[in-house]
Amino acid sequence: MRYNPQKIEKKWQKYWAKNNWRLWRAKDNSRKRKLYILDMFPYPSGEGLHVGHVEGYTASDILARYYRMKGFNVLHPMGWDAFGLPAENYALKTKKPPQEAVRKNIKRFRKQLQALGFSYDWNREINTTDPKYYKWTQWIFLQLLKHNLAYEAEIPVNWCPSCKTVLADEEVQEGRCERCGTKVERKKLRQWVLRITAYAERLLKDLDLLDWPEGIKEMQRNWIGRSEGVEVDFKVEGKGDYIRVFTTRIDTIWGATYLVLAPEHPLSEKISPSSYQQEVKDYIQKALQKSEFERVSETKEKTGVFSGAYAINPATRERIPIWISDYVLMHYGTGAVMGVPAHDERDWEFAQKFDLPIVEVISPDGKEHSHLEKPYTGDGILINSGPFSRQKSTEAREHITLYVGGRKAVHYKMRDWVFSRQRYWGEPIPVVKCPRCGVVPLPEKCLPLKLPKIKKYQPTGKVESPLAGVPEWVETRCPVCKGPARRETNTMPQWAGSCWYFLRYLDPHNKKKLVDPKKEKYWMPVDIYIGGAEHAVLHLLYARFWHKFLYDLKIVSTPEPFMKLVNQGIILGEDGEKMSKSRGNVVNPDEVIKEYGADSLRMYEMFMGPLNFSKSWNTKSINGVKRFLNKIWNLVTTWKEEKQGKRRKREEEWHLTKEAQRRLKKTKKELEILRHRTIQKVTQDIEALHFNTAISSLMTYVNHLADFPLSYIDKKHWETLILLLSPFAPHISEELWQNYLGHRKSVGLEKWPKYNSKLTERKEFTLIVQVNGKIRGKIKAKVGISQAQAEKIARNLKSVKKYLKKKVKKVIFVPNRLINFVL
RNA sequence: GCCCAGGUGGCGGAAUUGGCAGACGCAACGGACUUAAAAUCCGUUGAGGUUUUACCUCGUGAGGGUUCGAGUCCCUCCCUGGGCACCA
Repeated sequence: MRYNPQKIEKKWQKYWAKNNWRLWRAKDNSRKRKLYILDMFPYPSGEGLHVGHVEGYTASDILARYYRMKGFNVLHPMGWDAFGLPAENYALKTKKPPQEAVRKNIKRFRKQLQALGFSYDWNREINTTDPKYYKWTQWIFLQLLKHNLAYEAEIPVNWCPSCKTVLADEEVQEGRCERCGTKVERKKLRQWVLRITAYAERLLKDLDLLDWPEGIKEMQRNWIGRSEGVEVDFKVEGKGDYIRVFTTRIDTIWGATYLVLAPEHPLSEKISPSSYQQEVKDYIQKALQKSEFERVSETKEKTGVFSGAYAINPATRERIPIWISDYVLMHYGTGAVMGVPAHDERDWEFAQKFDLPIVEVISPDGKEHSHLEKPYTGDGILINSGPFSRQKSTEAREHITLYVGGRKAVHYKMRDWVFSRQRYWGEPIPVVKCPRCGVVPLPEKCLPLKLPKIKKYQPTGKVESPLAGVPEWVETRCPVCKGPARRETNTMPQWAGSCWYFLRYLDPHNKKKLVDPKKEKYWMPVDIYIGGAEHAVLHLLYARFWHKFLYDLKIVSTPEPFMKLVNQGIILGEDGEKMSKSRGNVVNPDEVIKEYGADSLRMYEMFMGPLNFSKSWNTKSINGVKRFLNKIWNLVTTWKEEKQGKRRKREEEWHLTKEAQRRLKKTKKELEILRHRTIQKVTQDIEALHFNTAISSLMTYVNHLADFPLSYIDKKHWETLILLLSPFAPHISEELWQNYLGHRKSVGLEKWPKYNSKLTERKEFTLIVQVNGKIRGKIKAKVGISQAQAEKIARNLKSVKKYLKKKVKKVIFVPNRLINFVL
């Protein structure tokens, strides 16, 4: 029979689905060691599964199957992150409820995942849009509210005019909406905000506990943006006001020749003498209208206005002008900076433009320079700095801080998380606004607060969600005073449900608790988390934040949710470009499965290269792995037929000489050694996530097996091969294991093969003979050969002798590797 | 501009600790089988050279360095991908 992947794959998928995937079920009470292997759950879009999903999900499936065979109790679940704009936009277009699209898409995704033979524990499937699930998302929000980590505030926010909703800072990229690419506008709005900054320090510090790609950790560090410096007050001349500035370079304060306030700074409008007020007012007005991105990019050139007021530099005691400029940001530091043009690029630019004095106070060589070409931003020797002149800038900082009356301070770039969205398809925020009692959280027993079915999904554009147009839902009673009140109509952002979903898998049907503490303690943390790098600062930062909050509430027992993170690389189209519909280079996994089979698709994506590389699709290369599976199929099925006598043994056609027989006996032993080495290599490679080289060594093994007449190959070779192959290509493995090698159990229930390290150890090696570092000969030698012995045989080598006429100055001997004669 | 990752045959990639560069696969070429095609199998395949069963020279983005020996370590530079970007 020929290898027919379509037929056998369907057959075994049915077999695995029997009894609700009992084979893959994770046990909550087990004495076995646990392993939680998690995929980033997909957003079930209308386009269906992408080959990029297949890559990460195959990798985690290989690990899950491998570790089960190794005797671990493996939790490997799957679910759906189904709130979000695409479903809502679909509803807008079709005028059908998003629930319907979501149901349809989930069904398709589930079918596709099952067609790939992924060994998920489907009994634990979750869906973030299920009220039974989002009840707990809302519950966590209430806890955040209770602990003063959620608040409403009138703040400048990013507004996407196309999506008609506000966006978090993390969702804005280069001034554009991450989702639709529209330029983000700046609006001052009353919004729900989560106090993620309260966790800034811990989010930063605990990165050290994690086995994550260094790049991702670095991105989070940069996003949090901790910087240590000094806060110091400048007295406003002639008034009682003080302006507090934040600086990381207090050592440059003698060079501070002016101050700058952000336009939003409370003193900006207050300090000007009347003759300056109109100009200042105009400038502030204009600055406030610009989006943050416009402030930076559209006007490359610095702008600003002199306030007319002066402050006293606490170091020099001189009066310096106070300016107002939008290059100073209100939300960072104190919203005011001291301008040190000689030692800061931005201040330099500003001083050049407005002709402000430039005073050099740090010198790399200790000398004063009459003319500066550009600012010097490094450390050096203080000059023109009163009592601190001649000191090293790095050493004087502490004393200068005391001298000017400043104190140490830490600031972060990260801001609080704008959490409300003006859209329908999200978790309703479970609060009520009562004219008498103010903002009143819903009592927990009223959860879930379900989304009502509505007719109009059209965003109002009035900074309101479409929910505002459903009076029967909005109008309610205040839980406290029972008087008439209105529900909050904003919903939560897409990220809310994914902040904690990995906890719900542990106890998906629990009606009383988010998760049973016993189960939580057993399963957490996630041991391996696989997904794309695009979530480096969004999902992964938000989830860490919520997890730390739940840790403080003692709902979870680990400070961090994901111990090891692995990013799969992007799979590019055949043309080396990002896959996109408009380019027409999208590879559809359904079609690949139809033509090559799921096993070939899985194998190919793993064989393409290291998991974390980005790589281009190549349809021709998938033939290679298909051929490999086909070869295994032919070898095992033919071997079986020969054993059953259905086919004439091929070795009868071989007239073996005595010499050939002897050689065969020797090679049989070598084959056994190869078997053990292959087990060793595949085992080590899977654990290191080097799936491409694991497959290579399987290929090498098969190539060697194929060199012999089948009757000379013991069954154990086929068994080992199939066991090693089964995590990668489970369908063909199951078929060969049960139907051709005669086993009753699923191959997934077998034990992973062991290797004998006595056999994998090398007894012989190739001794490299070098003269002056160049290879001049190779000799087979026994492991452990002494230098004297090695030297003796090496010197006798013909190809070496001719180089050794000159005197040998030195001999370098690396045991079991090489010998090098230096002339 | 700053930070991170990477640069190895025609292509994807492999190479313990600094010790045989190019495993494995794709593509290509030659051959077997076949009426033919597909499938399968065998062989060749980094570049150049010589006195061609063999040997020599060059070769891991560029240049320099350390070393008996460098794809691997150090310095300078170039290129590609990703992230951040007036954060004081």
